[in-house]
Amino acid sequence: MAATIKDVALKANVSVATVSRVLNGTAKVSDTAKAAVLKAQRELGFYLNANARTLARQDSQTIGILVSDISDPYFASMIKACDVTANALNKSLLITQGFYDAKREQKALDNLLSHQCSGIIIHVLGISDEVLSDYMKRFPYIVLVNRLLKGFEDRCVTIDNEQAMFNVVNYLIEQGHQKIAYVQSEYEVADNTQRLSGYKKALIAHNLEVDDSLILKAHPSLEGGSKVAKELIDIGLNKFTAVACYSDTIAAALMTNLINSGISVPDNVSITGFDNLFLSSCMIPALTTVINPIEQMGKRALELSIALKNGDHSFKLGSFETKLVCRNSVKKLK
Amino acid sequence: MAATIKDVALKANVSVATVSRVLNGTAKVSDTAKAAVLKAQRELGFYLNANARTLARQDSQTIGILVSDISDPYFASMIKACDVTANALNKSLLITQGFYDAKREQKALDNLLSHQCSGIIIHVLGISDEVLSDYMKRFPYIVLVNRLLKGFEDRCVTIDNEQAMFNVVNYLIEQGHQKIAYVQSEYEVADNTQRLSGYKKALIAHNLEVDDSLILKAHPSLEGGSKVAKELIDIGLNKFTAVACYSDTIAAALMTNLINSGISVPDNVSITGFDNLFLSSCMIPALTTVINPIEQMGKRALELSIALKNGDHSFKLGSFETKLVCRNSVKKLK
DNA sequence: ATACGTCATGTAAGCGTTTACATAAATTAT
DNA sequence: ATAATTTATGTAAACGCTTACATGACGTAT
Repeated sequence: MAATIKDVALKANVSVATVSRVLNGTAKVSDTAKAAVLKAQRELGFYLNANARTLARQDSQTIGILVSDISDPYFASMIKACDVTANALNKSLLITQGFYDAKREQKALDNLLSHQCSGIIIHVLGISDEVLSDYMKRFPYIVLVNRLLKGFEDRCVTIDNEQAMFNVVNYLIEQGHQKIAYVQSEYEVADNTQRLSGYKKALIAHNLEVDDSLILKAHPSLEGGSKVAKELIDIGLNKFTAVACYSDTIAAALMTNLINSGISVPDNVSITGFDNLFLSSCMIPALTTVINPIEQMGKRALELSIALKNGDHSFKLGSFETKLVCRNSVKKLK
Repeated sequence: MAATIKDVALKANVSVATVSRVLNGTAKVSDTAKAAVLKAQRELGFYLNANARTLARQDSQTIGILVSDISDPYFASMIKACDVTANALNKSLLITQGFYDAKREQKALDNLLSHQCSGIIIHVLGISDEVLSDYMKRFPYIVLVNRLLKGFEDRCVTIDNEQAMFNVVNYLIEQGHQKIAYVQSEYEVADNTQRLSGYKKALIAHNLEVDDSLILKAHPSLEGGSKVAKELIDIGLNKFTAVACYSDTIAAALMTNLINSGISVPDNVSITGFDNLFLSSCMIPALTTVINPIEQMGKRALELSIALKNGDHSFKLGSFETKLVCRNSVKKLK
């Protein structure tokens, strides 16, 4: 249907090799030939077939990305950073979503794998450690984002979730809070577990009791945050003075729901988030949260994956630092 | 490097055709042969090469998408809907970003075009009508989102922007507002122009004067909204009682900045947005805005593009309805 | 027993590129 | 003038798959 390189060659009166050389700039071609080729290309509206090229070159110039949900600003930021980085390397992104479901994640990953990507970056929650380890072993260029998998630490792009949440809760305690609730994500994966652990360690470090009835679960979305607001109200405001949340998304929805129920933030309840999404600075009061260097993580993950795919094992990820941002959603108690 | 279908055939003691048939389920194969193939596949960790398959089948099973910026929730929602729809059709998404820049948009589009996509959906602002028309003509399956291009109306997935904004401003007037400022997007494209026009028409319909000094421009982002907040304060709060905004993103940032400057919303100033992003319902006060059926638009755009690519010209888009959602960011004046 | 259809399987051409190698022309050195 | 080198171009194999067509082994109807 569409024109091929042969059509262009025919029209320009040269061989297909010459056309390829002109269009790729891979070798010197006489000015007359070059002009003829470009003219023919223009007239035919011709584009080199990327699939045929990939087959011949054994290199797709494509980076595969798998995230849970593009519409989550956290992933969107990561993808944006990846795209910018990929673009600079003349590569494009093949993006798929797993929606927190093991089956869909696996299907999406298999799809990516069949595309001969120059790199693959995944964020998966549903797939078990065992299955995931198998993939990581078989495809040594897959890079994992925000999940620490035993045996593959140097292909995991993560932050120190435990320390980050420790800092948050430590800060709350310094502000005079003693009864601090915690809302974790309902997915049982590393970052979630680690943040919870940081929360507990901070309490323990200050000789405060860990009260399991103050530890709740929510889906990491605005809907999840709304639901958990009701649960917290049911628990009773006298049981806690602050709520540390797994994410900004949860925190924002929680805060909105509390305020709309007539509960003042931070006067009645202090709230903290995690990620430093734009959303968090738009809220009133602005959310106290943790800067999560997701753009940088996306960029480095991409670079690492490409290096690994090329057999370069010298590339080191480095570490990614978080930082507590104190804004107005936390009240200092006497 | 990676195993090929030949390796599998060899290992399973069958021909490549049989392997292909088993892996694609395209023809009956004896149980013994099937079992042998699947065993060999597993042992080799084999995936069919998607590029080779595309070349042979002349069908990439891939939908190309070009948006301005993935991290804009508006686009993220659209892409999510596209992914869900594509997934149901066993297709995947090739996503690129144009970042509001004509050059980058064109490069991204050219890239998409070279991938033999089964469909292409684009949202571009930088590319001129002339250049865009040329693309639309040459590739009759490209579908345009949120931009009305003369001569290609039935391949444009849009809403009635003018009417929608008319309704917003009409509502503001009904609530007693007479001096209404407007913040438009800084990009001069159809939806922006149309919304502005709706704003003006609503004023005129009520015999109110259109005051150009109350019409401002902002980048359609949270940063843009923050900037314009300062400009509005400079203009002076006595000059207007309400601000209608091109988008929720702008409106949210504007509202936050005003409130943080000690200006109460809606007591001092009423604000309206557009799109009904999640963000808008998280704000306090919740934003009065317009439901923009972006998910549905993404879905239909994808279906249309695939139909066109298949030469099916009977597919009709239908229309996309907006709806005003009245929340708490608008005050009723006496 | 013969002829016919059915079924599982294999053979090989084709998809649109890239690129190693071959070749012919032009240039330079001797 | 001849040989050696450089340069532009062409030829054809290869990339990994799909699939039309061919083939041979069966089962069934006659």
